[in-house]
Amino acid sequence: MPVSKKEISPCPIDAMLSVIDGRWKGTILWRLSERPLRTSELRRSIPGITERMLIRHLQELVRDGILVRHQEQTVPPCVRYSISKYGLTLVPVLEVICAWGRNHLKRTSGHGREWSQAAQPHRNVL
Amino acid sequence: MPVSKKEISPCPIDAMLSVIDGRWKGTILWRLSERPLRTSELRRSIPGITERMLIRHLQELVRDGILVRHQEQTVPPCVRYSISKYGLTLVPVLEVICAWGRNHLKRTSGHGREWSQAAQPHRNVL
DNA sequence: AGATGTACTGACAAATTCGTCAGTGGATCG
DNA sequence: CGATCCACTGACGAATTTGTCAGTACATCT
Repeated sequence: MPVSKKEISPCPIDAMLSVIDGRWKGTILWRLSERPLRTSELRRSIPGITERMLIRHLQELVRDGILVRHQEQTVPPCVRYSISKYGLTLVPVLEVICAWGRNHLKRTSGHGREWSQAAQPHRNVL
Repeated sequence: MPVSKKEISPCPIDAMLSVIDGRWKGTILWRLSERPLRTSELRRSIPGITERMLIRHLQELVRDGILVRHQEQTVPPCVRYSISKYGLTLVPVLEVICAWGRNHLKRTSGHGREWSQAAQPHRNVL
């Protein structure tokens, strides 16, 4: 009886969620689905994320085969991340999730609207 | 900069994930997508879940409008949960997630196969 | 009479994730 | 020379989620 989603589980849903699950992973994938970015570019493009979390998530996504890490051996180092071929198969799934989520947000607002209008900080449009 | 996915976020992906996110929510929805079940039936059908977690997740799913709680006023009490009309819109999303996850599991196995064959404990086929 | 089942709550501990802080080594900028 | 940027690591505490344990009220089963 696993405690964490991170443990291997035979359940496909858990398997999928364990890949995107992480406070900033969705946002990271969103950013990279537009174009490859350097670590620091990513960090600056995601308000609120810390370098620590960014790197931890990047490493997990690389480990899972979703991202590819290109490193040019220079000084200072220049590392660029991009979505792998395999990672691309994830994009349509994210779109479905996003579509449902957008609808859910509409449904939920009406009460508790704190941000509904204020331009969304990140990962806003599909 | 929220720490939890549970906080309201303007991001549709986060919004969606906050609904399914929870150690056992996927499994619960899977079970209920077949037919309505009583609390205790659910518990018995999900090996490893504790009553506490089951009830916590059920309450969240009801709060989010995904499940409906039918109570027959008898002694002992008989409570039945079913997927709401709104919750049904979630099913196709779960199917997409599940399809990707199943493929991901295949891709990942070959190494670390502890369970690959052993009939999956829950939420096995779609 | 005692055990068991039902649906649930509350308090609390364990596990896991997330965030903060400091530090690396070399180059470039002022 | 000191500051800054780069990509990244390690240690550690805080927040969040999950699990454990006990207890409720009534009824049926043994």
